[in-house]
Amino acid sequence: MRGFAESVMQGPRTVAEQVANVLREAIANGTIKAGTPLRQDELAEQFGFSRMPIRDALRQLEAEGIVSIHPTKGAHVARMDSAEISEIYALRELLESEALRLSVPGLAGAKLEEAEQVLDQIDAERNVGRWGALNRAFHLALYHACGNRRLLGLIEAHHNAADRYVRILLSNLDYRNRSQTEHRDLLAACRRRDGDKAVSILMQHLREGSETLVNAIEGDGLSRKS
Amino acid sequence: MRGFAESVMQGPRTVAEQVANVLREAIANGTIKAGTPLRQDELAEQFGFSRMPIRDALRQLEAEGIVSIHPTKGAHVARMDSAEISEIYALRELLESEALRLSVPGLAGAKLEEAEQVLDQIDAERNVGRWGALNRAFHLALYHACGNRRLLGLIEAHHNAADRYVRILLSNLDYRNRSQTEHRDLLAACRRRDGDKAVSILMQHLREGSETLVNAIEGDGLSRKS
DNA sequence: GCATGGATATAAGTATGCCCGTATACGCGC
DNA sequence: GCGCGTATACGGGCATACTTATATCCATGC
Repeated sequence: MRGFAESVMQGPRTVAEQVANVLREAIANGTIKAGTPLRQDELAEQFGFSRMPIRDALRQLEAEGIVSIHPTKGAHVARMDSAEISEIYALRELLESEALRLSVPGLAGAKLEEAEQVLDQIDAERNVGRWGALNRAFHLALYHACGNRRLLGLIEAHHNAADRYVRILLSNLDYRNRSQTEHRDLLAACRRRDGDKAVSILMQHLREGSETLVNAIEGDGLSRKS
Repeated sequence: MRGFAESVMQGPRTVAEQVANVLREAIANGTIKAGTPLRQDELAEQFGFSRMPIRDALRQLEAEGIVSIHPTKGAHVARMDSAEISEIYALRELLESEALRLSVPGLAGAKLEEAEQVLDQIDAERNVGRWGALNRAFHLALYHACGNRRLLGLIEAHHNAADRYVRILLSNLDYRNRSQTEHRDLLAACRRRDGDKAVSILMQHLREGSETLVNAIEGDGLSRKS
């Protein structure tokens, strides 16, 4: 009999999904750097599977915008220059402010509690790798009641695409403190059902993130195009 | 030596892409109806290829939201109920109004000419199957100067996802005439660089489309969930 | 000495076959 | 007669093997 966790949590049911999850995390936490070619048979040997599920996984990651695939040339981790980061953040502003605006009036108390607990977890969490996921969880909890599942999907996709860059932000203690302050302000505005205020805090929050990130990336050698 | 068309036009370079294109069109024009299971070996035999490129094509279409894949259960053409149509149109309003707002100030005269020519083509076109593509081309031409390629990509993706439903609209002569009137109003506003007016016309245009479509679908038996 | 053409190597695309999971139907037991 | 268990069939996931395309390097000719 299958374990309780697998049967309920709808865990990865195919090798391709498992591979995709491992690769996504490895790319997000920087183990595999931007621009790295992802050879099918190389990965196949490392994972201990054939190339087929690896191909499927790469296609899935391509759909998420994390890797690029050129026919007959193979896949490589998608490089992002600062212009693309700006694009992603511009879209996040657009999508998330709309989601928040729609969500605030119908936001259940339970979700607000959940969001607050996530913020406490962020403060307590010492493992850098978890911050990205917790950050995403906080934001999505607030948007949960927006009533448009497709919108939520888009938002999640953009979080995934930018994840490894967001982690650059969150590894900076100074930014992290500012971010948490804004998060708590945002949560408070949601509690007061003050949608307009919440949206303006969110916009400010995202704009700061975007600027900090663009500066960080243009300072490094990360801004080379693929 | 390879033909000129293939080498320059960047046409489909793999079988999987060709299959994906054919399937996308077949689904869009109703040849393959919503909910139809897409069996790998069945398609493989019909296309005369093996199941592998068909698998790749199905994954690609899944990423576009046109088909759904459940592990071990296979793929089927994604069903959309009226709620999902509403979601897509809500997103189109959000994404396209932003794109238009950004694009209008920088819209080159050439693009405006191009858009007008597309409108003339729509009036002249007698082949129903081409209307969807022309409709998309018109809209994208106006958004072209928005400066955010990722935004344009999202808009195109949503056009693709809703394509077969938009065609229901466009096959209605009455709606098509109204739509063309609005298109020309929209184009005129863009020519005057009146971004606010253009956006409000666009919102009205999309809202009408959404309402017409939801009514059409709820009238039919198409609204069953998958 | 440089450029161009061809050969070779590398890696992705494609084909085929097998295995395993899921669903459905039939039978047996209660 | 109804329900549960088992068996069989259908179909998708994965592996292995082969083909094709592209890039690089070397040789040859200008």
